[in-house]
Order: sequence, then structure tokens, then C-alpha cells
Amino acid sequence: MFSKSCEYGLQAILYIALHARPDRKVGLKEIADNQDIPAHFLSKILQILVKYKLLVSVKGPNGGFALYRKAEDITLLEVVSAIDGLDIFERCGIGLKHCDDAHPCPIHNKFKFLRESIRNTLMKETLADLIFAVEEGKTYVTLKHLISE
Amino acid sequence: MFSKSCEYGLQAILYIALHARPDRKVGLKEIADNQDIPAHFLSKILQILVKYKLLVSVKGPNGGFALYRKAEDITLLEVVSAIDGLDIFERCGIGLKHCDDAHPCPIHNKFKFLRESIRNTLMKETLADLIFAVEEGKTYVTLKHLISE
DNA sequence: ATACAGCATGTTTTCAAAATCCTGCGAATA
DNA sequence: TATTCGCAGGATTTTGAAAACATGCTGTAT
Ligand code: FES
Ligand code: FES
Repeated sequence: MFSKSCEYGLQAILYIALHARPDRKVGLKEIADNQDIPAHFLSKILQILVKYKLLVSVKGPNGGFALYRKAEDITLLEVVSAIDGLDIFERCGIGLKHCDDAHPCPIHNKFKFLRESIRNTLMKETLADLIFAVEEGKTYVTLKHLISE
Repeated sequence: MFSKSCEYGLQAILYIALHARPDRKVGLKEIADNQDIPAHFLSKILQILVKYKLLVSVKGPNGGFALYRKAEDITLLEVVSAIDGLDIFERCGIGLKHCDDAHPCPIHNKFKFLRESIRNTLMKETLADLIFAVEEGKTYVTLKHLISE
């Protein structure tokens, strides 16, 4: 569905939303270790999110990453479109050159509906919604502690 | 969404469903030419569909491919699962090791619903449904003739 | 029986995503 | 202002899907 880069990016921004405080940035290595993501690779992905104004980064001692805006104001769609672009929402399901209402492929109508459903879901979900459930212990962004039990 | 192999496979089996007759198999090259698919690559994909009993192949003069069963009895889900497997319907949306109801990631519930929608759609659509619309001129499996207009 | 059309199969090449390597730069702090 | 921490970002390597290539094989037509 999403590229590996995008999956890593989603994990990372959720981790940051969970663990960053006004006085505490989250370090690259901390995220990489806890989420099992190659550190140097993650670095590039977070750079993208900084460029798209979803994260801020601070260099030097006690540096790290934090959300650029409030968690309530960041949707998953923004993260996905920054990393993977909007191509998945425009691409023909059976790979025809152009996805076009005027010349629909056999699955166009059904497929278009499904793509829209995904897009709407991503657009409605904010980081705040998601980390709320994590803080309640209902969902998880890392399975590390579960394995060590 | 689907791999390129899978997209090619869907295009090809639709083409076959449209153009095969009891006395006329459809040649590999004919499909490759009309759908703009690398011939040797398509060959491998169709081999998979033959192995999964979705197509039959006949060698020699006037040979080619035809549906193994009636178009009414072949669903898109069978084609997709033969080529890409069922991984997309089981994989975690943000890339966690295991997608599990007992330890859901933050988007698990929403995402699971979307995956199910896709699976149900693919399961309900038969080749017969789809080629019917094509024969009526409402949808298209190739854009070749549209370009040459 | 023989020729040949057309699929079957293994190998090689290409290309982009994924992962790694390495150096530079800015901020904190002493 | 010197040192060091930690992100920035270009360059490179690795990996695997996609594509191309080459050859074998098999059933049909004559
Ligand atoms: S034309 Fe195929 S999905 Fe729109
Ligand atoms: S655990 Fe992430 S989608 Fe199920």
C-alpha cells in the first residue's frame, strides 16, 4: 500500500508525537532503536518531513525532532503525500496510462471509490486522535516491550 | 496498490476473456502488442495463471491462451492472489511486524476495514461482469484505439 | 514423420527503492 | 572560542522487482 519509506515516516512521526515535550526533543537514534528502523535511512525520511513543515529539527546537544504544528493539526494524509506523493490516489488500478473518468477501465468506478475511502480516512485521522488511543494503552506504535515480556 | 506483474495479469486476463472464443485461442504476442506489455515478461505472468488453473494454454499453430473456467466463475481476487498473494490484505499499514487484533497499531481498525472493502470488491467482481461493460463500450481495457483516433 | 508455430523456462541486464557510508554544519556549553 | 553533540545531505552500495534475452520444448498441421 505505502512505500517502506512512508511506513517508517508514519511510525516515526507517531513516535515523536508521543514522546516529544516542549522541553524535550526526540533524538534520531532513539526513534531508530525503538522502531527498528535503519538510522541513516530514517534520517533522510525525517529530512523530508522537516522540509514539508511537519517536523522541526534542532541540532547540537539536546537536539532532535519535534512536531512543527500541534498534533491536532497534522493529518496522516499530509505525511503520506509528503513522502509518497498523491500518486496512489490517481493511478489506474490495472495500470493503464491514464486514469480518466471519460475513458474508464473496467474497474475504474469501484476502484475510484476505494481510493477515495482511503484518502478520506487518512485526511480525517490526526496524530492527536491516534496517540490518544496509544496513551490509553489501546493501541501500539512499537512492539518492543511486548516481545520482552 | 498492486504490483506491475499483477496489473499486467489483470489486463491480460481481461483481454483474453474479451477476445477468446471456443474455436479461437488468444496468442501471447497479440496480448502483448495490444496492451503494451513486454512479451517475455507477460509469458511468465500467464504461466502463473495457468498453474493456478485460471487459464489454459495450447501450444502449436493456432495455439494461445483461453480461460480455464467460464468468465462468470473467475473473480478478480483469484487473479490478484495468484500473482501478488494475499499479503496486502494482511500487512500492517504502518509496517509493524505483525498485524494483530490483540495488539493493534494506531490505524489498525480503520485500515483493516479498508483492506476488507478492497478484498470484498475484488471478490464480488467476476470477469463476466467486467467484460460486459467493455462490450457495451462503457469501459476500456486498452487505450490503443483511442490514441489513434 | 516432419516442420513449425507458439508456449515454457533459465539467465542476464536494467533500474529504482532501500540501505549504508561519509563529511559538513549549526547549536549548546564550558 | 574551542569542543562536542547531533542533524543535514551528498555519494555510494545493495537489493529485488521489472524487463530483456536466449534457448528449449511440445502439440498441431500437413
Ligand atoms: S482508469 Fe483504471 S482505475 Fe481509473
Ligand atoms: S496492526 Fe497495523 S494495520 Fe493491523
